[in-house]
Amino acid sequence: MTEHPSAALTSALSFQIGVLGATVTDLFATRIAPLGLKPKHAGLLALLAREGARSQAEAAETMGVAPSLLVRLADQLQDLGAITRERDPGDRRRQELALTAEGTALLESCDQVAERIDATLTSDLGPAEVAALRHALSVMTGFGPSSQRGE
Amino acid sequence: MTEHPSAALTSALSFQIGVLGATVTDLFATRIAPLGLKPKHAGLLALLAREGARSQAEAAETMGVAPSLLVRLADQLQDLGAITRERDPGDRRRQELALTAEGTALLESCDQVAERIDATLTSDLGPAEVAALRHALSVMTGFGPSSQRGE
DNA sequence: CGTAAATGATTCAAGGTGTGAATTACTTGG
DNA sequence: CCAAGTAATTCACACCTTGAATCATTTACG
Repeated sequence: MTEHPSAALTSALSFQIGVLGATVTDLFATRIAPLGLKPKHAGLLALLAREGARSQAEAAETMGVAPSLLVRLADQLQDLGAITRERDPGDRRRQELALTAEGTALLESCDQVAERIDATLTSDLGPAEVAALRHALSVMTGFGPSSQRGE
Repeated sequence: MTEHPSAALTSALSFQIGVLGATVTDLFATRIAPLGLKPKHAGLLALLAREGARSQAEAAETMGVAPSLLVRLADQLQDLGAITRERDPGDRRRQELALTAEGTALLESCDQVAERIDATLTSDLGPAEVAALRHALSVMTGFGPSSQRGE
């Protein structure tokens, strides 16, 4: 019997993850705002760092956003000097995005912000509990469609 | 030494929770759309079910949204017949929101949707792992400001 | 070959969501 | 009884994101 008569929605995992995710992302956004970045910018930087230079279409696909949005994000990152945009010599339709030193530094800063948030987030959890959470997240992140959104 | 040179942001808990939360909330939104509801509507219904009739200002505070937005949400729920809005006799500035039978039914539907999402989300986790996740979430949800957003 | 379909990037207009300021109604404290 | 504070509401505005249209380039194929 897994039926809860009025399980109150609030106790659903998906609801809690949604709420917590929104809160955490808001906090992350305000903390990186001084850098001139928003969460999706950070997501794109992280994507480039993980998988190297990619075409914009591929990046949009993996981030789950419209290609037209990725153009703007790339524009803004380029204005910040965080990425370079070069035509692929082999296929001149493609723009290859690559991190600059500046971009790597910005990503580092975002990383530090995220880790500080992690610290407060898990301050009431033991190491084993954090490990269990990390494991569950890593499993769940690889579900549904191929998703890697910029938060 | 808790320093990870290029810990890649992607591995930060806050980042993963943010990304997963956005994905899950999107999915939830599309599934409850046929009911005429959006995640925040569901959040408000759940709040009323948990804590009973409240003034709009209190509801806005706990949900972390502007009072002006709560007016709209309440308007729309009222149009659906999901809630009633009555002036508090003791303080005629206040509007008391209360669930109707229709609203309770809608909340039930949202709950079922969320639980179905939970099922797919945790399909690759064992019962103990799910319990650990649930525990970690319940601890973390009670952090930072008093937050109970509508996803 | 060389033309048609497909793919990538880009721009633009439009929709939806949320906020802050201004307004009105009501309550409360001096 | 008046002033300040609080609740609800409306409204205009800003922001994010998308889809459609456009242009450049590549690829498939007749």
